[in-house]
Amino acid sequence: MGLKKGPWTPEEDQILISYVQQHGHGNWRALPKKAGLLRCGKSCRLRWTNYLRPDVKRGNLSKEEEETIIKFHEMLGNRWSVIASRLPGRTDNEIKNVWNTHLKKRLKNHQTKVPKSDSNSPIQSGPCIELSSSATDTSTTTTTTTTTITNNMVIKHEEMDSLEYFPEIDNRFWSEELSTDNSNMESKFPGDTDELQSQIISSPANTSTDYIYEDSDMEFWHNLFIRAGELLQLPEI
DNA sequence: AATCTCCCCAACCGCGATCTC
DNA sequence: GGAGATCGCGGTTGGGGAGAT
Repeated sequence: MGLKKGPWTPEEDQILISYVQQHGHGNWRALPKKAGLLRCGKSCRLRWTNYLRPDVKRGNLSKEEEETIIKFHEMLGNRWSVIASRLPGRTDNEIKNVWNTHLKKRLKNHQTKVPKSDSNSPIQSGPCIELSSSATDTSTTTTTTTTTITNNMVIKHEEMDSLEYFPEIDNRFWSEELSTDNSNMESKFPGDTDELQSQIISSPANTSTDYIYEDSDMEFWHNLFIRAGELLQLPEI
């Protein structure tokens, strides 16, 4: 009702910046009225989080940032906010736009140019995610993809399709409490050596918080996500 | 120079999740 | 525990710039 839509003017930006700097944003819905803006709270929040926030990084994404997006998108799908949390100064909206306008096309082109090496092999093309180089005993490798992951702990772009490879992610992954009981990791890492299992289970990020997972798939994803973040040297969430 | 087409990205929309009373 | 308010996420849109015709 009488609220303005469309692009923000520099004057509106300045009003919003000044207000948030002085009072914090508090209740977004009440903010525009208090600040004297003819915008809805939602529009103010979006403008602030995606553009005006002082820690928003401007300019093109670096190659490393793009690679990080590709890797996490491979693991997480369109969970833009989660991916953004791994890229300081980048917003979910920006990452979503970059993905839809550049990276998706680039990957599509790349995949059409790089044919799968062996259509009979369970190992097919996909992005490169190196989880660990500490391979140990591979003698127990079987045809199951899970075993292949854990015995080698290396997933290579040219060698596999990780969407077939990983257990299906459960929505509860993002909200459930977890346990320190690592026994169910055994089912995900059959035939693994105790040494390798302990490497994964006792990663630094995993020891800082007590979690309880209801099933092994969720715990698998938790550990994988954290381990990948460590190896990519990304900041903690 | 005018018009058209394509592309990018800021902003909007709808909806589920969470919070507050 | 329920209802309304608010927040935050992901999908989509459309204005405007750049290049092509």
